[in-house]
Amino acid sequence: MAITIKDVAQHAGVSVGTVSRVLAKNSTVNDAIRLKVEGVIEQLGYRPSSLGRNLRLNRTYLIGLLIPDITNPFFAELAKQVEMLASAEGYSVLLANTHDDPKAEQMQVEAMLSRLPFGLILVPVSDSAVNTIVAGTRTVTVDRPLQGHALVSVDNARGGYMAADHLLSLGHRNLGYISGPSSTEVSRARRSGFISGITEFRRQHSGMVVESRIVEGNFDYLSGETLGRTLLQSAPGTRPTAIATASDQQAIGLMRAAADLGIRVPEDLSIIGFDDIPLASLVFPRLTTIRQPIAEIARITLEAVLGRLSPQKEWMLEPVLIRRSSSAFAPPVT
Amino acid sequence: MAITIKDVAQHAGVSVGTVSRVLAKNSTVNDAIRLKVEGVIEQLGYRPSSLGRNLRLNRTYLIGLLIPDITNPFFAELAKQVEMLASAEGYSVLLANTHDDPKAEQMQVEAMLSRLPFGLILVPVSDSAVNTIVAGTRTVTVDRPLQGHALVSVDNARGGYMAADHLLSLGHRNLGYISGPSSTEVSRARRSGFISGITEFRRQHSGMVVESRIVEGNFDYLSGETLGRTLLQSAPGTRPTAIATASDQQAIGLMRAAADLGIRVPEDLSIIGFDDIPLASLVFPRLTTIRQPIAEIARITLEAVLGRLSPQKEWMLEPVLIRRSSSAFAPPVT
DNA sequence: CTGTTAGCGCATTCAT
DNA sequence: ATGAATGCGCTAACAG
Repeated sequence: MAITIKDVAQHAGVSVGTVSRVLAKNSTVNDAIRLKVEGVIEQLGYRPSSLGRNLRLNRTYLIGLLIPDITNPFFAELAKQVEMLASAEGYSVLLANTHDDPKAEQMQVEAMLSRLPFGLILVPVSDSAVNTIVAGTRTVTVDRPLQGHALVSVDNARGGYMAADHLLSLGHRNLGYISGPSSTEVSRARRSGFISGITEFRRQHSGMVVESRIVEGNFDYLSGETLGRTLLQSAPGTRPTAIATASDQQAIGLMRAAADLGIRVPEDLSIIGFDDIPLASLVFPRLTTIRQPIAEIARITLEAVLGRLSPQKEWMLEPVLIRRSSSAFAPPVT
Repeated sequence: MAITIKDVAQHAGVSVGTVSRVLAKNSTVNDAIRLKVEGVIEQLGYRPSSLGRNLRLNRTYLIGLLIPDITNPFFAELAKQVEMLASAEGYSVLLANTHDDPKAEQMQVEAMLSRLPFGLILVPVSDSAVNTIVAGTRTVTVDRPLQGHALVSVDNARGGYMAADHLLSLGHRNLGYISGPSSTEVSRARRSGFISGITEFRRQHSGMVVESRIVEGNFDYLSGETLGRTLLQSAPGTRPTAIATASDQQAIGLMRAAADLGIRVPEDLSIIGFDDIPLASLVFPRLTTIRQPIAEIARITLEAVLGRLSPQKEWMLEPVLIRRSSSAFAPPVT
């Protein structure tokens, strides 16, 4: 059996109350006794049990982090940032994946809640779903809204708009868009922002013809490759000269498809991604993308979940266009 | 205040003992009463407190997972697999990053231990260090050994050997190797395996000249790019025709460097990585690599940490050569 | 089969 | 300033 506060008290010849007070740094204890107790603690290698303490205080130092998939670089980065901040504050992070499956999400939320985390950071799978279950635990959602809970997110519609604007300003008039799953609000926002960008452009340049074609899949590499192939295999002349994607992973999959088809980037095809994952600046050519301020997202999320922010219901962060080499002026019309 | 077992007992008109027995499925309770109690539990939305239960049983259902960096795709995949298996067994995963820093590792281990996890999965930063601290909690290390604890790992030396063998059998006689940090056993094993491969080849083909140059850095993309540039900028004729790396991330960084220098892969340069992360098959050209059987690693690790495996001290798994497009026959000597 | 009770490790209140 | 006692929510041992 591990050594308890009682053992320490006995060895130090004091009561458990005194030991407890020594542990709580702020309490007032005679210096001689404090030293004695600290000595015994050191000597015995005593480690207060979080079980007893948490039960007594009815509070844990756990933060639940529930995301679709930790192998997604965006969520990995989020997890890393959250964990760094949390551990610096004395909290530990409980990690769970939902695999974008509402049923799994439901089970994972229940499992989390049974651990009585101090707070929950949730990237909800689909809209609605859990909702009621989360009552009683302060929950902050990231990236995707959930009725009745605080949300920290980049302005996805704005990001989509910026992507369209960037491509159009480079002279592209035949655009493709690879969307994420329509079931997610984030996909819908990015896509509708993209469409708004085109609409706005048409309005300002009345009479200007802008073609666009939208396909939809998941956020992963494979979807980017598959859907990219679909877009790129249109009849020559109708093939898009620029494609925006809802994630960098899709964009990298798309680059893969372009390479396989002998389509050069950016000479024949401009590509712009979304997220700015670390890999974006390492692929060839380096990926132009819409950056999410992820460190900022993590910081606000954690502050919110720890209850340190005014109970504002939504934080909407500005995305940033990162120009690299995968986007260029449209090729001359032949 | 949340609702407790006492409330349930009161509403159901039974004792807490009975409610507890209903909760413990295996115990024997009168059917009518059981139904009644279950009804009340449902109605009140009662959720047993893991705090009380854990304190009583002196046991948690937490598995600590301590890795260098969750944004490293290899560890992300490991985390995902471990989490999937753990949650299926009713365990939750505590995640922490060490950032490859011994001091941070020490602190993180202490933080984990203070949560009293049932077991600990650790990818130790450098050799030694923690050691004593982990006493009392069943700990399994992955990838890198730690004195006195079980280890689950791929046969890194064998993998390094396979990489050398693959390149040599393609006719390459001027090899480069991008190593991970010497402070880690895994780096040393892969590198010495690679060297053994060359030595062995020389022995079998007596008189054959094989040049090799080894550089060392971290496991990440950036190191691959930087060190790759170093290797590739040797005087023409002395430049390696094939380079093996200690990680896929390095290999992808290296591809980036090659592209910047106008060196074609695999025509001018063959590349072989290590790990087989998902991205490996998506880069252009698709990356030849030494695969780690990561699902298997995760499975064995979790079984071991749950104490279901005979207390074998070491599990050494076979790596697998995955041939893709980044490696090819050596260019003819000019 | 069910009720009662002790006690897991700790923080805190009440005396002193 | 310190000791003694209480109870957080729960399980298990003991009675009945």
